[in-house]
Order: sequence, then C-alpha cells, then structure tokens
Amino acid sequence: MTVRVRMAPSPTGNLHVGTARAALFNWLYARHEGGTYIVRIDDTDQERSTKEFEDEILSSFRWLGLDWDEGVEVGGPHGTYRQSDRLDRYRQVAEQLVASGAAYHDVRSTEELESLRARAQQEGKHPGHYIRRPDSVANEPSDEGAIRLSVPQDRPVVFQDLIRGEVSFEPRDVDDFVILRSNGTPTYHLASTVDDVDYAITHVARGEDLLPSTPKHILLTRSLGATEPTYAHLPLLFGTDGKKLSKRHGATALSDYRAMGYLPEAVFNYLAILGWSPDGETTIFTREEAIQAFDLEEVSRNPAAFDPAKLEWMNGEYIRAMDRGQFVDSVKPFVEEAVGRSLEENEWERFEELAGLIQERTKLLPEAGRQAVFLYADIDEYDEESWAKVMTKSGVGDVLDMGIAKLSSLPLWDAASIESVLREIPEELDIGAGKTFQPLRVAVTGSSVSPPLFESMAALGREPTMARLKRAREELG
RNA sequence: GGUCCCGUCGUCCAGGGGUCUAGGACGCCGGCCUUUCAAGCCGGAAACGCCGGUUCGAAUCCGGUCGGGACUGCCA
Repeated sequence: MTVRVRMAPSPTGNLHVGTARAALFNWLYARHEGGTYIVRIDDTDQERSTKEFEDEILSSFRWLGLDWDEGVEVGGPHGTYRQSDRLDRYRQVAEQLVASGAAYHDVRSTEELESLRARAQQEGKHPGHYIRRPDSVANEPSDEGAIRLSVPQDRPVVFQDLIRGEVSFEPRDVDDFVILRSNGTPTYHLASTVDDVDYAITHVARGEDLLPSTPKHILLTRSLGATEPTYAHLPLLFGTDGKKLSKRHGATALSDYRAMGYLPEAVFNYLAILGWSPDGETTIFTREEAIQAFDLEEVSRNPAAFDPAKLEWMNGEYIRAMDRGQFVDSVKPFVEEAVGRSLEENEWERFEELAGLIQERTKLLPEAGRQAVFLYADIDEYDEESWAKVMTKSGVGDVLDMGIAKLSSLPLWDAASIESVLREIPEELDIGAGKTFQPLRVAVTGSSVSPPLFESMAALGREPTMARLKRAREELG
C-alpha cells in the first residue's frame, strides 16, 4: 500500500513554526516513502477561518519548498480538499452513526454536562467519566441536540504509535464526545477523521497535543467501518525557556522569518533538526539528504526548544554557501530598502565589488543592506557610539590630514594602491594600525563596523571618499 | 484533580547493557589571525533528575519517586 499522508492546517492564523515543522515531517516521510503528500484545509471553525490566512499558510508552505501532490489548489480525486465544502458529508455520516446505534442525539444542557464533569472530578475520575448515553429519554429518536459518539466501554483502545510505541487508553477515560454540533456543523474530530478515511490516509503524523484525542479518532474510524491509520505523535516545540512557544519568544509565524531575511533552505534545515537528525553528527544537510535519511520512527520523543540563535547561525552558513550571483540577487531588495531607493545598473557594480566581503559578514539578508548603504547614501549622521569611541581620541586630525594628502595624489584608485599609501601613516606617525584605520573607516562609512576599509574606499570611488574624509576633518574642528 | 506523554551539556541531536574518563552542533569562555566586524583555526567549561532493583557490569533494562508538558469544550 502506498503511503498517503496529509497536513490539515486550520486557516485561523498565520502558519506557526510548529505547524510548519509538522508539515515538514509529513512531507519528508511522503518523499522518503515515495508516497503522496496531501494538503487539506480544516476550516470547520467558520467563525475564525479566513481566506487571507489560508493564502498565507499555503504560500508559506511553498516558500519552504513543501509542495503537495494532492489537495487544495492542486486538485485530486477527492473534491476541493476543503472541509467547508463537505458539510453534508459529515452530517450524513453522523446521522448514519446514529442510525447504527454508534452515536446518539444529546439534548442535555451545558449545566447538566458541567455538573457531570464536576461530579467525576470530585470522585477523582476523568472529567468525561459520566458523559455517557443517558439510559432513558434520550434514546428516543430526535432531531434535537448535538450528536455524540457512544464510546464502547468493553475494552481499552490500544495502538502502536510510530514514535512513542504502544499507547493505551481505558474507555472510562474517554468521554462520549460531540461529533456534530446542535447547529449541524461537524466538530474537528468528525471532519478530520471522516476526511482521513475518505482520502485513504495511511499515516497521521501530528503534534503530541492531539495524543489524548487519538482514541476518539480511532473509535470513530472503526465505527465508520474503516481501519485507523498509523499514528506518529510529534514532540511539541517550545521556547528556549521551556515554555510553550509564543510571541514572547519572538516570531512564531513562518512568514516572519521570511520577512526577516531567512533563507527557506536554512529554515527547512533548522526545522528538520528539531526532533530529528540524520545521524547524530550532521547538522547541515540538503533536502535530498533529509529525504534520503528520514524516518518517522527515528523522530525524538522529547519536546524541542526553538533556538533563534542557532537558526541565525545556520542561516549564515547557507548565505556563505551561496554563489556570488545568487547572493547578489537575493540581497538586492534589502540593499535598496536600506538605501531608500532603487539602484541603477551601474550602481550595482559598486556593490558587486564588495559583495564577497559583505557576504562573509551576513547572517541575515537585511544585514547586507546595512553594510552597503554607505556606497549610495551620504552619511546623515555618524554612528554615535563609533564617533565617541574613535573620533574623540587625540591625533585623529593628523591621521585624517595625512590620509587626505596621500590619497589625493594617488594615481590609481584601487584597493591595493590605497592600502599601500595608507599603510605609511602608522609608520610615519608611529602609532598602531587600529588608531589610524578606524578614524578613516568612521569618516568614510560612518561607522566603526564596516566591510574592510581599502576595498570599501575603492568601491566607493575617489571623489566621494575624498569628500567624506574632508567633511569628517571639518566636523572634528 | 484525572488521563496520557516526556526526562543525556544552557539549547538541539547522538549513544539503547561493557569500546562512555558520554560524541557532534549552536551558544558561552579563552587564544590565534587581524584595520573594525564577521568568517576561519586552536583550546576550554558544560549533561546521563533522584532512589531502589536486575546484572560480573546500567546513561542504556525494570520499579518507584520527583520534575516538566499536553489534554481535560457543542476550539482545532
């Protein structure tokens, strides 16, 4: 039997990194097994679901490179792959289960149910312990109320989780849960398992938060006359403080990382490493290598902390691994954004002169923009800290004067020539290299942190460099 | 409270009875390189939650304990 796995996001928010990782594992498994990866939209929560979120989620999937073989937007043999289009199907299934005796209408009020739960809790039992088919009135056929699945109390629900091994639930700890609301709409449990059955899903890899729901889904599947899929419950993602990953830890939406200048390959790699590794030694690997080595059974059982620092390091690795042209292309929008206007073709030549040096120093795409602005925009104001640290020292004026003098008579304006005359300064003045090059750097780039000085001057050009040196000299007074 | 899941460096991932004085990666600390910042290189600190048991031998198996987490809704 060929493997069929699915990802079923709810379009009630942006794609969360945790969901993205679950999608990634499903995708890897499908690709490794040569199976089918399906994307379906779980929008039974019609209040909170929006088209915008759906679009955002799908575009994030595509950005990450998680293409799907079947499902929403790409089609397939199972309709639109959108739950809101299948409401009749769910309703029909629910009624059929009532007819077969597996489910029943429940007209009890919220208060009644609450008191049943309270009683169970007081007695130290599972809260759902007393949520059962009432043995009197409610057995009558009815159109009223919600529909609950009647959980058979005769034996435990046992299953083999691919990641956790055997997991078992006593039936008394599984309440008769609602499958169809009194307004006729399906709950997640119903819609999701009906879809899994109808779409012939063979493996369900999902967050561990759904582990307690699994006996419900198994029971439902069986009462539909089907065999449940193989489950694999993925460990959850946390922040570095061990708490649930939330806004407090920074960005949680995948699209935020895209906007911050992360590369999809790096995010892919990092997400994959959270809970899995090909061999315990390798941390950087390609999609192909991941597909080759991936197995759900080798996914860790422990929750993983999402560590932004490691992601950033990894992104730097990927940026440095790009070829020059690729780097320049990816970084162009960020440079223009930093400069505040679009750049002409000839202006890019100056950037390309420095591109290699900038690339080495870039972990996040926008950082490249910050390093390159000095090439295109005059210095509005010098970086305050840099000025205070280097320009207020004694002897800075002399350095600038000498720099101006030596550079103005330079016949050839290239990095090597610039270096050779500038190197004379510390010798003649008998001061350290840092003392001479740092002031020049601040004068020319506006900051004590920049790409290497001689190359920067060369790329900037003679006129602007001289102008900036003179201006800094004047600012010194 | 109840049910279920989990417990190796600060973090991620290895190790699943002897080769573990526990390995790799990020981060951290120190050094080298150096005009700054990175990168790179070298070195360092850093973990088997605890208690019992099984065994010649346990990070590895079993039990308990403690701790963390998820769920506990006519949300998903």
